Amino acid sequence: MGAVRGAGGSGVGGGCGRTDKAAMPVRVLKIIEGKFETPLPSHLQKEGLKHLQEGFDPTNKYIQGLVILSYPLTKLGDGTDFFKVVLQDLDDFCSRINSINILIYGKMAEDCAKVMRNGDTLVVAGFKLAKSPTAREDGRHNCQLEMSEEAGSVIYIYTKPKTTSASETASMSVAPKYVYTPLDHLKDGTIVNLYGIVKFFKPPYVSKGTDYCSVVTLVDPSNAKLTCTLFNGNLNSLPKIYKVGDIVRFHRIKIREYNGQMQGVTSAGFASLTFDGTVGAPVVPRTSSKVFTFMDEEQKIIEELRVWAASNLSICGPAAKLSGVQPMLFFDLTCQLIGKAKVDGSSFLLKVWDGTKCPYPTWKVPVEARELEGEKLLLHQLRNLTVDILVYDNHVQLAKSLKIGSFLRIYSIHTKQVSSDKDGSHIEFHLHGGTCYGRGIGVLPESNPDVKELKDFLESVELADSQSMESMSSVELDSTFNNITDLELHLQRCQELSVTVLTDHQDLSNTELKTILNSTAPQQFRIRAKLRTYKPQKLHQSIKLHCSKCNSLTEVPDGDDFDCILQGSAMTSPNPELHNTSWYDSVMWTTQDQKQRKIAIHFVKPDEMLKEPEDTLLMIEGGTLKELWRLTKRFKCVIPVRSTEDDLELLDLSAPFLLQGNTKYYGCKQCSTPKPIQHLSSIAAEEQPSWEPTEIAQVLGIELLQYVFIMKFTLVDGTGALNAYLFDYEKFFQIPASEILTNSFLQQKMQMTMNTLCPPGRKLDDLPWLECFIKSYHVRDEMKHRVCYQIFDTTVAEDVV
DNA sequence: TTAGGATTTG
Repeated sequence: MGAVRGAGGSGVGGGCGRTDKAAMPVRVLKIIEGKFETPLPSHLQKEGLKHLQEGFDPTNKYIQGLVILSYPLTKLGDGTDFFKVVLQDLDDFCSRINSINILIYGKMAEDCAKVMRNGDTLVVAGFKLAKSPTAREDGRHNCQLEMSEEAGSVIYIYTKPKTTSASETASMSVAPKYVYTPLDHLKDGTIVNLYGIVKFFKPPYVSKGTDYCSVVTLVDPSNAKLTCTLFNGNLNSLPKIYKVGDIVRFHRIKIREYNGQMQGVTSAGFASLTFDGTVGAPVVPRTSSKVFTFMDEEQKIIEELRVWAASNLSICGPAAKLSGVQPMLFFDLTCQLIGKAKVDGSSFLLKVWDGTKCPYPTWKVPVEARELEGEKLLLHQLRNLTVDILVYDNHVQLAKSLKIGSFLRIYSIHTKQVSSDKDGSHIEFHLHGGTCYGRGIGVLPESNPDVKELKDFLESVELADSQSMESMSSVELDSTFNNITDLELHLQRCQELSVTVLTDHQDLSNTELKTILNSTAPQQFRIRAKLRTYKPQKLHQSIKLHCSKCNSLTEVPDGDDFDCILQGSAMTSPNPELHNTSWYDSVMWTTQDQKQRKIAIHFVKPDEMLKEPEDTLLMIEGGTLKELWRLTKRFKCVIPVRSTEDDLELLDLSAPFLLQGNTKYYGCKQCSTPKPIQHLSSIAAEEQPSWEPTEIAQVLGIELLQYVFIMKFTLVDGTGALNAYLFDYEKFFQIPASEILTNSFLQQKMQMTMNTLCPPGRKLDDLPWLECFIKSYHVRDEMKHRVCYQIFDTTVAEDVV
């Protein structure tokens, strides 16, 4: 990567009071009473022509001079606009060589040709220096300056007011681009703009002086490293970094040498943007600045840095959960604060949860009841899912200020196993004093994707779950731990072999991800890559309903919706005229409670000889969710219906039209045209009806929705990173998507599989390889056109699950 | 000014 990515500075744009939105690299300014209308950015330093020679580093340097000659705008052989001007260095008038050729390409050439006049003063930055092939003939400098918008060059044109019309000034007077310095080009004593990927950080903490302090170590594709020490009295003005791998853009950071290394420190006017570093995540800057430049080019830089980071840096995978804690280690926890209490002068208690259960007995810190803040009922209900974290010394002040209910990331919590006579042994959670290894507490905003995911999960955790966890037997607990050991064995095996195998195309050779990213779609490729991360992390969220007719995907409705529909239909009493027909027998009764609810059950007759109940299909009117579930345990199929004047009919298609075993079958609202229930009689008339859901759906005019796993895999292979979708009914995981929501064994199996494919907390080097077959395809909507990738003909290796 | 990465020992 070159020394200059963009050019310009902020001082000029700010001085004009214009927004940054329409930034252009060519800018016309006035000279008023012999002075520049607005000052140049302070980090730019003037350089005389005599210092220009091959190997000169143009970072943060500008050349100033007078336009003494300009050539007509022409086009090069490839159609690129080209404009050449000659600049004279007025400060160096006596020198023999005091003029230099400037070659301007592309749109910048066109823009300059329009407004530039002989006699204008130019300031140019972000140029490339090259040997001038015409130096001998024209007697000018033996170097030339090459400039283009693509190279990030910037040109300020200072005109005398009379030479440029007001309209031209208005159209060209916009903020210039910024110069971003790669981390291997930093020089002592400069103030620069830069991009970097967070390799390490200390969340803002209270310093011993007057300010908050945050320490951030950055890396970039130049492979250089920069540690920045940032101070600000306002917590909000420090970068909003939430995890290693986030990407930052710093403006006006001062570079100094400290202990033989470059160091970044806050300077006046320091500003930062922070971005999620995940490939494919939305590019949304986090900042406290009200006004900042951010355009397509910046977006592109972020996307490039993400891809570079994904395949070149070892950043840990999914964060730890309480269910995955091990004794004697340090980890970061994303959690919600539900209680806090003063313990003594140097320590403070935080009670937090993340919806999962710590597999070990945990320490409860004794505190005086009157010191405990938080909702008492909630603290009681969640007592088995909450852990006590004792924070010490410098963290106490920040901990005290935290709001109950807020979402936190607590960095570098220490788990300590302590034996005691009372309960054998338990785990203690400590946030020790100091800020080593980034130890500290960060408050996450509700908009943070990890918080959104956590909130969804916490909402799905029913309080009853914590009760059943309480009764988990020691045998079950033991098996959990055995699984961890088994997992380790699996992981060793997976270092060499692939954890996935192809079910076809074995003869094809692998293609690097970089090649795939640069290829046109549609195509198919065999790849060998690592699963860096995946979404959703909560695996139950990966299950959707798919209509193969209209290709729509919908969420699986939850039990509450079904309950509502059932309650609604129970308002209509069964119509006795529809009872006992040629193909079903009916029974009806009234509940004894106050509601006096009427329930009717219609048993479909396969033939005169009544079969076993487990082969029977029944239709029910007026039943509750609980009653339906009870019936599914005994009978093969249950169809909830309601009476109309002349037939039974299916309920709203938001409800399942059929229940079989533990599975609810849904119909597509768009593609189904429900037929009268009467049509079921054709199946009933068969000698031995199998009551297959597909067959039932067909005769009832229902387009059956299929359960499917939809996941997004971020794959890396050292050459690039790409997101590939997994769309799987059963083949990849060898688990039917239709059964996973109701089968805890299968859920556990799937979680184990994902833990093997993408072991939590592992570095990139330690992730196993996956062999996959992927295809690229086009996705177009009104605004954008993208290429997407999908995994197919791939399955998890047999010995992995 | 502060901290300047590189785990506490409660």
